[in-house]
Amino acid sequence: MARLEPVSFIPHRSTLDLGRILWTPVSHGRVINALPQIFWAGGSPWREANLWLMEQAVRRDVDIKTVNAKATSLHAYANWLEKSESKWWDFPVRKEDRCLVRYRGALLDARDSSEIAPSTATQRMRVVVNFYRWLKATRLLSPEWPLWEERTVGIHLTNPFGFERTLTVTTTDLSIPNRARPGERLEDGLLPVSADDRNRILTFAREHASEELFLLLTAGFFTGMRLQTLADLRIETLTSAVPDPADPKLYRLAVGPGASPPVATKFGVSGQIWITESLLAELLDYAYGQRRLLREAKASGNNKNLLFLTRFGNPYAQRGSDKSIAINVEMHNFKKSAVRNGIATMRYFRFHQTRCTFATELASLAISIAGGIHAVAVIKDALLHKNESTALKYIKFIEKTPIKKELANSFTRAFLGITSGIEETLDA
DNA sequence: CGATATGGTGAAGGTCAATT
DNA sequence: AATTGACCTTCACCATATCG
Repeated sequence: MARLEPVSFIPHRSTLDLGRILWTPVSHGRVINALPQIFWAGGSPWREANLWLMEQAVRRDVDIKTVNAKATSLHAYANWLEKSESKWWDFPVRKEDRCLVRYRGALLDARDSSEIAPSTATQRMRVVVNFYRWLKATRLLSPEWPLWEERTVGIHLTNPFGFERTLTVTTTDLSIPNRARPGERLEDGLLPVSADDRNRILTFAREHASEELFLLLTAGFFTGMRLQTLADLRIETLTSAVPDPADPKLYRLAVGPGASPPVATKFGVSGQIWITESLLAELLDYAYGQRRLLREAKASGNNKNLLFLTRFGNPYAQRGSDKSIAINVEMHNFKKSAVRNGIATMRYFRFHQTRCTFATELASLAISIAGGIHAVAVIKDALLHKNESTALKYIKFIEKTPIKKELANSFTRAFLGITSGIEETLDA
C-alpha cells in the first residue's frame, strides 16, 4: 500500500556560489506545516505527484485543506496502481489498456457496488485527470496518444435573485457524472425520522445519554439548528431571545456572525431561529443548574458563557475547527446502546437528521395550512437557508410522501403560530 | 467543473476515582 | 501508593454535499 504523509516544508531558492549550489529559504516564503506527500509501498516518493501537491500548497489562493483532499484522491489512485500492477505512465495504443481508462472502470465498479459514494467516484476521477493535465503541461509526461477527449459544457446557475448565468467548463470523456442514486434524498443525503421514532429516541436519550446530549438532541429536533450552531450557543443567546410577534409561545434566537454574541453557522449566515417557550425554559434551567455551573467554573475566559461545555469545561465544538468530536463520539456510543436496546431505527441515525426531521415536520404543517409556495418561505426562514432551492427539496419530498399526520400532536400545536403568521404577512 | 465545508469513525491517549 | 477500568477527549483520517 502506498502511504500518504504530511511533511513540513519551507520554500527555498537555489543560487550558484563558486560553482556550488546554495539553498536559502525564500524570504517571503511561508512554512507549510502539513504538506501531503505520497510514497510508494517500497518507500520511494511519487515525485511527480508530490511536486504537483507542493506547487498548489505554496499558492496563496488554495487552501491546504484542498491540497489534502486532492492528495487523498491521488493516494487512492496510487493504491489502485499498485494493486492492479499498473504504471502511471502506461498509455498503450489500445484505449482499454490505458491506466486512466482502467482506473475509471475500477471507480465505476466501486461506486456500483456501494463501496464509495457517487460523489467520491466523481471527485477521484476529476483529481486524477487534473493531475495528468498538469503532467502534460509541464512535459513530465508526453504520451504518443491523447489521454482523453475534451469538450466544453455549460453549467446553468441561478443566483439567489433569480438571475441565470452560464459557467463554461472543460470536461473530458473520462469524467464520471455524479448520478444521484434512486430514492429521495434531502440536504446532506439524509432522511427524516418519523415523529414516533423521534419520541422514542428522545425518551431513550433522557435515560441513557448525558443531559447535554439529551438537550442537544431535543434542541435539534425542535429548532432544526445544526450541531455546530448548538455547540456554540451562548447563555446570552438564550437570555436575549425575543417573543415572536406571530405567537407569544414562540421565541426567536439570533445566531450567526452578525448576532450578539456571535454564534457559529454554516457559511456564516446570520438570522433568527424559532424556539418554543417550553424548550427555551428547559435550556435556561440547565444553564443555571449546578451541573453546568461546575463545568463553567473549569472553562477558560471566553468559553464560560457557552451553553454546552464538556465535563472539562471545554467547548463541544473543537477549537479552530467546526467539528464536535466529543458529541460525535457520544452519539456513536449512544447509537450502539440504542440498537442493543431494541431501537432498530437508530442504527443509521445521524445527528443531522434532527434538523432534517424538524424541516420535514414543519414543511408538512406549513403545506397543510398555507400551501406549497408559502411553505417554501417558512422553511427557508426557519432553517436559515441561503437559497429557496434547498427549502424546495423538503417541500417536494413531503409532496411525494404520503403524510400520515396526527394533527393534534405537540409539534403542530407549537408551530401553528409560525405558519399562520406567515400566511397573514404574505397575504397582507 | 473545481474548491472547500462539514461531519462521521477507529484508535490512541487522558482523567478520575474506586480498588488492591 | 500503585493499579485498574470506566468513561471521556483527542488525533488522524476519510467520505461526500454544496457553493459559485
